[in-house]
Amino acid sequence: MKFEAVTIKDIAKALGLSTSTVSRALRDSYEISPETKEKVLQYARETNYRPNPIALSLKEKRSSSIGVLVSEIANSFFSQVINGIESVAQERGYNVVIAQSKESYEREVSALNYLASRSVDGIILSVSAETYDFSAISNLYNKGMAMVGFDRIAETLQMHKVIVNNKRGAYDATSQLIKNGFKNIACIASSSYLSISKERIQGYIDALQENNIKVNDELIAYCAHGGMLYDEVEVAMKKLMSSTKKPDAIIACSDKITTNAMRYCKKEKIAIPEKLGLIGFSNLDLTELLSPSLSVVRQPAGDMGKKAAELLLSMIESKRAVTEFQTVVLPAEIHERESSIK
Amino acid sequence: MKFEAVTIKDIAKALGLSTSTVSRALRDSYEISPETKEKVLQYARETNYRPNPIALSLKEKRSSSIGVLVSEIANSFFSQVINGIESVAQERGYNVVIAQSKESYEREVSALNYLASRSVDGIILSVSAETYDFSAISNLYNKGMAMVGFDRIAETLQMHKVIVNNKRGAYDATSQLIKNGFKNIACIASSSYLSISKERIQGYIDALQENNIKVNDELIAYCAHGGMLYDEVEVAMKKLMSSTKKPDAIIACSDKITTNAMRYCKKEKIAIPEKLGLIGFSNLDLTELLSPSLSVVRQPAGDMGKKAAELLLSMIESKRAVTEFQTVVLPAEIHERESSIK
DNA sequence: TTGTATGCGTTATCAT
DNA sequence: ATGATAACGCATACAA
Repeated sequence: MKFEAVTIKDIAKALGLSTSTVSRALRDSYEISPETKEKVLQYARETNYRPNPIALSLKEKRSSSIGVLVSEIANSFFSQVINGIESVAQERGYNVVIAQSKESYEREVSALNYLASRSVDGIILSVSAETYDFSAISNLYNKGMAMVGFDRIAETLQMHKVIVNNKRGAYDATSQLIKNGFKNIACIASSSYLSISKERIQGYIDALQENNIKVNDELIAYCAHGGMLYDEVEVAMKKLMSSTKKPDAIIACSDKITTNAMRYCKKEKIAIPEKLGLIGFSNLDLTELLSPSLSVVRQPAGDMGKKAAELLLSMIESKRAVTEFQTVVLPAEIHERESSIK
Repeated sequence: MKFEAVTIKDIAKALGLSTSTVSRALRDSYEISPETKEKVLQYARETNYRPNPIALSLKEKRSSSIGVLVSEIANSFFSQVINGIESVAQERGYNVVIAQSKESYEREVSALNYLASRSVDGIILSVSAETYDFSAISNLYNKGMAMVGFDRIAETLQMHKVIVNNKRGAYDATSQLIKNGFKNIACIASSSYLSISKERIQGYIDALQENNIKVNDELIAYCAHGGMLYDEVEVAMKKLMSSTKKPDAIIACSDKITTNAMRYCKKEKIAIPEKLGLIGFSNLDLTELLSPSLSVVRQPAGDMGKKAAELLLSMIESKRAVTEFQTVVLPAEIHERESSIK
């Protein structure tokens, strides 16, 4: 049923040549006579010959494809990263294979193994919110799999990493709230395991301290599933809103936390920013248009993807082991609204 | 540098067996003695043996991977579709390879060829806004490549298709605007080549006629790049707003057109929906929270992806040629805002 | 029950 | 300048 594609063997038979001659002619080898070359090339063109990449892969022990493992494809940040990865990969002749962990450690490990068993030449990954044990990743890495981490990285692992300046982003966001007169600022972060959570909280704390505002642990909440589930964000919001010093503003530390926090405010009819200041990390297309939000911290997702792909491909294509690990830190952009309030 | 993975040959040598015995033992063949099986299985476990999928592919003439070609990954609708595809594919042991056309016909053809040359078993695709010549697609299909179209489909081609009820979605949206008292409703569609544009415009027209409103061609605009570029949407908006009968409401026929139309309104300080009713097709996460919009037409993107993947895998895994082509039409959901205006 | 040989499509290494 | 052969890892038809 499936069309039988033409192979080197077919060409050889049709032209009364050997497969090696045909192979060499196609690769424009100097050992082949111009006439033979011409004959082969023309026949190949006529029959629309295409080399079989799978046979190539088997021979060359490489698949010319890279794996991307993220928690969720249908998330604006990750899809923008994948976009960047794909653009670099396609330019360099690589396929992009995607997998998602859905914020589950178990799925992360199985996806990793799935991608691993020699079907990809390297992996770009962002760990799931559940992950605190990085042994599956490091095992794979130690076996020689080229890997680059981005966004949610495994701090303890030695590998190339691409991140944004999370601390600075959270610092700027918090500072902006302070500048706008908010006094009692809370923070909702992703899973406490994640490095990005720690960094963003640190930026938040730094800004508070610099403005002589006392840090209150009651005003920091975490979302174990990265904010993916509305319910966990609602729990966090309720916890914050019922704390002894009720917050007048909130920093939301991810896309999903931002949108789910907004859903909560809408449900509870809490006017933003009149009743509650809200500023979030978000790469959602429309976010800058949302009247409720004071402003938005954007990650340069496309660039992160491109950079990660470049690092990965350079690892894959260099013969010798990597000895120097790069951690590329890109600046987060604060997308301020034209008119600030108060 | 890259870890040498253990092969059947390695196991055979280590255990003093032949490769065929090992191969059969691993596949739990009835012809192998329990003791040998046990020995092999244990050694395989110890050495963490994983079959080489590439060798398998070469032998079985299938790659266990499917390609997905969309115009843009970083688009909420498409990323939701890919999410659905990935969930089905991963369950059935298939890789998902992604490619994007960026709304360019040229890139679409090259991506198609790229995916084609035996590196995927089938392709799920949504055509680019530029595409009016479907010969590249049909050629590939006629060569035996399993293909399923979704959303933006090639009407004239005989293949499985998964779409939403576009006409109905646009009809409902238009009706809602009429019900809310808008009199002069305009429509911005994607490229006029696309079937989805035609269907959505038809739904718009049907609703107008059913309410005895005269259809005015001046009030229909197209975006050749699917609304991807802000400028083309601005041009469309300007054209509409300066038409002889200035519209009091607009139907935006895609995600990008909706958001870019909103950007335009914001830039021009046109209040929505007080000054201009706006209702759009959108799968963006936050859209339902956007105060300006009356409501939103949502496509069941995840389900479309799942359905497309199921159709594709059934084609791939069935031996004989498909004779009956399905066109699966899923309902669009109208996401009404709680309080309508006027 | 186990082993040998072949082929999937390609290229590299040896011949000729 | 060209051809024969082996190899990549696996599965299977055929032998023993």
